[in-house]
Amino acid sequence: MAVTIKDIARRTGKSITTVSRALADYDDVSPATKELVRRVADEMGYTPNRLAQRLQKRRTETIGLILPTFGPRFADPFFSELLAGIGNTAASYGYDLLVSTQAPGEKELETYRQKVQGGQVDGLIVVRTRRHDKRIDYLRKADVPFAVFGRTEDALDYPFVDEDGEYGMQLMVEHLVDLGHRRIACIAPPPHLMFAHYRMLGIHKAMEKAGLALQDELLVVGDLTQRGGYQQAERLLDLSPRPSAIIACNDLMALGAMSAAQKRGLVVGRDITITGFDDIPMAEHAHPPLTTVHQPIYKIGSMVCDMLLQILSGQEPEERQVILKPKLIVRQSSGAVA
Amino acid sequence: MAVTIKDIARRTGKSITTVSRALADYDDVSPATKELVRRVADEMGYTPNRLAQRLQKRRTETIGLILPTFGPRFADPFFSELLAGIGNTAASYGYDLLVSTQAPGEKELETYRQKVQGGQVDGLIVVRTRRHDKRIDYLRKADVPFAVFGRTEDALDYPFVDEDGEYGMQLMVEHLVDLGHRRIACIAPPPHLMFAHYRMLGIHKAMEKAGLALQDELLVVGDLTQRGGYQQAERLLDLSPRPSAIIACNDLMALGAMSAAQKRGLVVGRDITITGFDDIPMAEHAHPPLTTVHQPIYKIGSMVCDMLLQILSGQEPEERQVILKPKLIVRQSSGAVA
DNA sequence: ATTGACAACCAAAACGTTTTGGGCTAGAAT
DNA sequence: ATTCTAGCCCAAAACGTTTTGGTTGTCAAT
Repeated sequence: MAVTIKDIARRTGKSITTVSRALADYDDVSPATKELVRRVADEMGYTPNRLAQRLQKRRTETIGLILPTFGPRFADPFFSELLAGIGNTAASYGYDLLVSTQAPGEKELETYRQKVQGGQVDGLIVVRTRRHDKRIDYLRKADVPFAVFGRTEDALDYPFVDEDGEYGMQLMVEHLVDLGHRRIACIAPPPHLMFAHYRMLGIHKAMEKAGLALQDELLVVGDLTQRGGYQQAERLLDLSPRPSAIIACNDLMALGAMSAAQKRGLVVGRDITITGFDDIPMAEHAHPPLTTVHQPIYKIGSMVCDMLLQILSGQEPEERQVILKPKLIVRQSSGAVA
Repeated sequence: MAVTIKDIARRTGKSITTVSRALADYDDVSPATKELVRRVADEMGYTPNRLAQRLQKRRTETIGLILPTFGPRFADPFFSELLAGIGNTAASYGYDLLVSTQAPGEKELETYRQKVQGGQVDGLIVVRTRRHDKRIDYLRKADVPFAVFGRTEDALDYPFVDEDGEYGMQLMVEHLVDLGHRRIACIAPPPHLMFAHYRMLGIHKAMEKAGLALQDELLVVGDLTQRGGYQQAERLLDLSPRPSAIIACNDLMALGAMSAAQKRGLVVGRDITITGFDDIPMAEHAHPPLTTVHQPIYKIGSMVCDMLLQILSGQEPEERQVILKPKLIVRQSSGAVA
């Protein structure tokens, strides 16, 4: 059995109270006693039982993160980097990170409820928002501290970090138009996702501004994976005339699209332009390197975690709602029209 | 404040004991009472406080996973898929997953100690083993349940799942030799990692069997990232005569190496052969698609989690030590010598 | 009438901590 | 001689559960 505070009390001849207070460095314990208690605790290899501490303190010092996994092939570099950002920040404040995997759907809210009401977490981080997000409705109603990566279409009265996808896509379209592209296609994300909305909005607006329109046949929806990008790109490449540029709404789909184009013998960046969004590490090392919009994923994870921790500590966060301005990263996958 | 069992007791006029036992479906509670208690619990929106349950039961129903993150750019598709495998399996048994991020080094063992002795987890999963792994030494000594992805050079008396990297690399070398390659280079993983050892062993053995030797100048060490693969490949490509094939010891480095080769105008699969290991989803969609060794990452996560859960439930796992036979996946990044 | 068996219930202890609300002693101030 | 203060200490309650070891009442068998 693990050594408890009681064991230390017995061994030092002090009371449980005194031991507890000595370890917590209260000043109604004499220096000598503190010294003694600490030495004995060390000798006996004492580690506080966090469960008991938490039960008593009514705070868990744990934040929850529920990852929207989709089936077995969930190799999204995006999430591992986000996780690193959140995890490292949480750890630096002594907080634990409870990660659940749960596909979006029926049981999802139940998972949130359980973590919250079961007192397993002090707060939650919500990622990949939907346009109308029941998770946020629930958390708001239940008065649970939370912070969000992304926005929703409903009242934005909660703390969030998001990147300005609309602006990012405007930059991208302007870039393509400057290169002479007119017949521009798009592989969109599933439309219920909020970031899909903003990115598409940016595309539509910028196209319109350039006197263009996104034609129906040039708009397809992909599932955000590389395979999905590949499949949807094939459909676009079958059209004639072929689009001269394909805007994929995330890097993974862009890489898939590049692969589809190259399979047909097209040289990406010359015969066809393909662009992404996110700037995952792979984008830089793709062949050709991918033109994309940068999103500081690690930093976003870190920021959103910081926000939540500030709320949990009772402060109002310095910045409650952050929208980051993205940067366009021009590489070789985009080129002038032939 | 959340609804507790006490509130239900008051409301139903029963004792705390009876309520607890009714909810747990003990048979010394009358059906009528059970019905009543359950109804009231439901009405009041009761969720058991897991902390209290755990403290009392002395099991946390939580397993720990400590991810070896290396700095901010941690976009490893490998780990997100492993995480999904572990997470989904844990969830299907009602277990929680406590994830910590902790770079290897000084503080690492302390993190393990804390989770274990603080009673935060019932068991741990160890990933990315080192040849001599202090984490395993510690867990073994501390008599903590754990399961491992990977092996070590020390006594293998613990439960693990691993892929036979030696065999996998033998398949790969044979494939290359069959294609006529003689001047074969290698981008090795950091040598303290156990999987590096096995993969390199496979390469050395198979080369020797083919009457070849891995020359010193053709052996470089990369950091497992795409950037690392790129940098090390540049060194190899500067040599003259150039190697006709480069075996990268993981897919990420292989992708980086491809990128380096392509930058020099080489056609991968014709002018130079480049291969990987892992078969991450991206490998299939690389251009050209990457010849690699398949590793069922999700399944491995799931298996190692299963093992741990079986141990925690007191059973001896059906298979305590599993070594999976890998399959060679030949795609277009490997070709016959020009 | 007593005994035994059974169904239904419950008080109290326990898990390991922190917090509350004190107590005791020695010395200083009145 | 009393009162006050400061310094150190501690018993007990509390957090929300589960488990232990009962008790009570009813009915059937003796």
